[in-house]
Amino acid sequence: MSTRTAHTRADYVAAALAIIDEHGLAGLTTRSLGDRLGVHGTAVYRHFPNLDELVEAVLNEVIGRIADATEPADDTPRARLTAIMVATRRAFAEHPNIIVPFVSSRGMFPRGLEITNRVLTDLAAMGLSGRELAEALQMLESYLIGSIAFDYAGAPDHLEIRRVRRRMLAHEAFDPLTRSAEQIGELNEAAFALGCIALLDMCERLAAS
Amino acid sequence: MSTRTAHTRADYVAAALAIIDEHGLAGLTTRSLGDRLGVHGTAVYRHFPNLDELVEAVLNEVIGRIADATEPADDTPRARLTAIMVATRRAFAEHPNIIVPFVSSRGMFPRGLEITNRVLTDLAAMGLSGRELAEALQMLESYLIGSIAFDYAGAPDHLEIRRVRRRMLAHEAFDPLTRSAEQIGELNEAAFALGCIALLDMCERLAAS
DNA sequence: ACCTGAACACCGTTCAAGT
DNA sequence: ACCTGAACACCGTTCAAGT
Repeated sequence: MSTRTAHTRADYVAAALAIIDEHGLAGLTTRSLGDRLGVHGTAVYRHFPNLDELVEAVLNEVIGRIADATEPADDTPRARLTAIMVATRRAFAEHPNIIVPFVSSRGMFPRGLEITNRVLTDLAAMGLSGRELAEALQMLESYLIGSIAFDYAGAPDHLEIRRVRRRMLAHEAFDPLTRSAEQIGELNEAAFALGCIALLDMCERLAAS
Repeated sequence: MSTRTAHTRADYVAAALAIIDEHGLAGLTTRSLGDRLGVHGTAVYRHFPNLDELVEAVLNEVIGRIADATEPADDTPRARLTAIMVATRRAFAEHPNIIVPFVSSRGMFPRGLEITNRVLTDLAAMGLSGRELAEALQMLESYLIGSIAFDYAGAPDHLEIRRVRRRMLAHEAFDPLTRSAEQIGELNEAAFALGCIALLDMCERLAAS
């Protein structure tokens, strides 16, 4: 009498994320998904209209975790904004294979919009409004997306290192800076922090004017 | 005796770019490419080892045009940097369907490296060196990629407007700002310029320290 | 040197059918 | 309500063969 529980949407999302993490976005197919869940490949269509919507649900899940993890903060708006940006970048460091569809989606799913609204609230608390508020949002979002894409998208670690080095080596100044993966990771981190400071400074300048 | 000239690599690149512009990246297949050139679908393999390399050649071509168009400048390093960033962003506005593979490639092709090296030269002329030079490059590149992706990637115009509006409407401040496509385009442009100023200011600060 | 034609192993998706 | 099985039109790529 043990009722074999049927799969839920959440099961498919979890399986899809695992496959994408392990084998890349191209590794996610209806058949690979079915295999992992012990189910026929076409069973996904009982839960999602197509694979693209599954991927969007995966994005929503990953971004949702950021939203939950950075919830409350008795801090300045600027500190909260920095925390959200750092947390988002970190989340994609763990799931680099999902960055390409994320860039295409531009955060247009429920939990993404939730974070966008939180950023807007913080920017408003910094004294921005109207057109300047919109411009500030755009600046921060562009930089965040670009940093994520630049730092993690498109390649497994060792490949990335090789590629980054190839580029760096073209200019003498880089050779001593990029000898190891750690150095590259550190440099990426520092550059990201610097950009956040520069852009948030600009936000404050806009608020003051 | 009219010798029918065979196709060259450049022919395939031009055809591929036209198809991508008209029908999106997914519209580019070996068969659609063959049809456009009046040739069998498998003929591409005489010129490129696979489709990914064709797409990389397309990226190289598009970026190469930017490199050629922004060549000389009797200007300050900062003005040259701004010009390169604006020109790159504009080039992708004309070829939005190519942004996703560009993000994955991270500029790792000949003409992309050429531009990267030019940026490095200008940053060095601003007084940056060593680790700060590397960080400055990373900041600018991330912001540029992100702005391009945020402003143009993933959707034809009318779709983009609908999506952007849907998001904007979630916050009261945006409704009056984003009534038309022109307003959105203007806002994107202004936000991009602002971010460039913020990041280049930071570069100067780094150079001065 | 460039292209054709047939073939291969794969895709996403549909739909009738099962429980 | 969820899943199976067969089928469809479509992929990228290989390879022997043509000129």
